Amino acid sequence: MEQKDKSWVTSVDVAKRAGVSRSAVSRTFTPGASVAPETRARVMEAAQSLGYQVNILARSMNQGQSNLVGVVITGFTDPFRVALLGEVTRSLSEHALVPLLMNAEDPERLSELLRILLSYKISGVIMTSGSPPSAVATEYLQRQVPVAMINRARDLKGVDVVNSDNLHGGELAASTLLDSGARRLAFVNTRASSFSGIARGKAFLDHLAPAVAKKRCTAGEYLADAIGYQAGQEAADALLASSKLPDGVFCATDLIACGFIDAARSKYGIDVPAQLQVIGFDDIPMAALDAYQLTTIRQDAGELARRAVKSLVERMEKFAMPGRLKEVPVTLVRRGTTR
Amino acid sequence: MEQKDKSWVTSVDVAKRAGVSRSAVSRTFTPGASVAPETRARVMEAAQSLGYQVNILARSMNQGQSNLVGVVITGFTDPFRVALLGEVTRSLSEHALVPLLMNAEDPERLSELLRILLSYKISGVIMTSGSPPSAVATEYLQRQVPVAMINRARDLKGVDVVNSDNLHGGELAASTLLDSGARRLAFVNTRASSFSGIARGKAFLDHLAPAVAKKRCTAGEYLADAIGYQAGQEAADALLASSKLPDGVFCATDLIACGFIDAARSKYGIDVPAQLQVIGFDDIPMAALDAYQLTTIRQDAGELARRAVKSLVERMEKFAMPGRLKEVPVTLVRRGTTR
DNA sequence: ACGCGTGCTGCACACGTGTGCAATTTCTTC
DNA sequence: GAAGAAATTGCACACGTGTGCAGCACGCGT
Repeated sequence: MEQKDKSWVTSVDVAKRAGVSRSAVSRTFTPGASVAPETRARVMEAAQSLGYQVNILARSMNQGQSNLVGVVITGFTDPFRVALLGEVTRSLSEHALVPLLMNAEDPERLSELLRILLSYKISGVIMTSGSPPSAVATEYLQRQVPVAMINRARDLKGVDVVNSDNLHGGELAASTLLDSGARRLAFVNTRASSFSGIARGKAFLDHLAPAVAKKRCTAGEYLADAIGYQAGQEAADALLASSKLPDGVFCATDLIACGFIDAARSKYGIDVPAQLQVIGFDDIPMAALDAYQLTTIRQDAGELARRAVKSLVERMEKFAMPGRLKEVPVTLVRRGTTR
Repeated sequence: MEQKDKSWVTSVDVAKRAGVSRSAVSRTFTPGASVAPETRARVMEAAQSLGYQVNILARSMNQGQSNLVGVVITGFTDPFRVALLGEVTRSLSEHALVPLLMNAEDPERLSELLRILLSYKISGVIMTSGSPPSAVATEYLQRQVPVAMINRARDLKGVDVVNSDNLHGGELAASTLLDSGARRLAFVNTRASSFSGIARGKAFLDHLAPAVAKKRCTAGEYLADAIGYQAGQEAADALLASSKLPDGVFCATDLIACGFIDAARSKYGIDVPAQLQVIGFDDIPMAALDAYQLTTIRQDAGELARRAVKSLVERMEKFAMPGRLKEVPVTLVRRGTTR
């Protein structure tokens, strides 16, 4: 009964037990390497009985690259981003990649955190909406580390961007409200909005422009100082107190829409959707609750994640490629806040 | 102009540039090592100008341990667990530890994932409420990897457990409802509840027992087949259709409470809190919304995370210690669903 | 029987770092 | 000024793995 003081098993131990060289062990665990079936079987058995696991740190160092992927997220309060994080995690694990989580909430510690990622020789980075300026990604590109971004502006050469089809989303919201009879339309967003929110608003207003020109409707915009739910409430206070209040509102996120609806109903006694129709964006779980039954533009978090990971993996094979942009379709989910 | 084909800088490069040995570089970046101030300065300057970063993979392999910490979570749908994940991430980064995220949602891939963690020579594991059976942790303990658990049963020797004070939480709910006049009390939970939920219910009912014995009130319990919000709705259907409906309900989570309230109001036309008082648990952001204004027992996610990480770090210093249990205080947050 | 190709194996090196040990320098103290 | 103590430095090894290269055995065709 030999008892090592080390608490783990190395390939040397396995080799000894199987009566082969250490190379044979390494090759057994390297897909595509040349090993006799019989040898492989003996190694496998020895590994099994000793509980051997390849030391990924050593392997990674040897090849100068780990199968870690940095995932940068800003805060855990936005439900859609959290859902996205979940999907990204799932997609990564399907490619045998492991997510290193980085919270970029604190802007001053940020660049420090991103450098830490570098020192892990990560094989890629995924940055989600609302993460800090793209500029920080240049350091990765310089080091040949692939970068994929989700729901972000396409302002950097050589990174892949996967976005929801904000253009179509904004148009859907506009036409849906128009078709169901709304005539005084408004877009509501937070002033601190991410790229996506801005794109949605622009698409919404652009699509309304012809109708406005023909005096078929009016279109406005309100940008709140607050964010999320509170932004919706603030917007309601600003828009619903006036005499000519809107009858159709498109909110940049579901959270904003919920805040808007709550304020409209409880503070101003407005009937949604009879007097005022509301459309959100994201389709977070909350939107489906009885309390809201929010009509919304649904983003496909799973597809966003899958495509981002796919892009990343492709770029891991071949780093030098022009940056690509993929748009993921959005769908209208009709519920109770439109007629 | 020397141009390496490697895309990164090693300590050799820095040493060459600073005109010192590689050891000096290593020592400069090793806290507590003996280096002359002047040497250190020269090394630092060289490192700075070359953009050198210690290769953590190599360092980790050398010392047989990385500063990665596995964080095991089940799904990203429960808002409180997500908040907890955020706090854990923050706390870890304050100790210069980096979270490796593992989603344990898929039970069959689980043990595979956990073994993967092992091969990264992680220096610890944090398992949050609702993660899979503790048994899987034994493999870590065997390998001398510290394990800390949050909001879980204390069924394993040698692991540190940090829980919210469920006992006091249950008592608070019971006494609050009693004091504000409720007489037909009930506890609502999902059948698939985690350890914490069960503990809360038991504390609630135990605390009511004397009053029940003195016929001051009645106390019941409903376990739903569904989970989360739907569980609340299911419970409402079961409890509110009967003739002697409850007038005070304690729900194991805020999500359940919200489902319960929505169904009670919209489906059964019950006035909360006039006819029926409700108390939740967690204090998720949703509980504070105008639509609910839910009275709830607040868990301190930040404190839970901090103490779990602290335990983990301590055990990294000294593995052999009896498992400790810490209870984090909870507080009653009075809002609009109690009188 | 001989030559050749094929499939497998082991040796030895590389990856980038931390650190014990001995050598060297600097400081302190009498 | 000298001896001893203390601080600093460089050498060399270790960590665990992947892999190029050469060697070896074996089978096949002529």
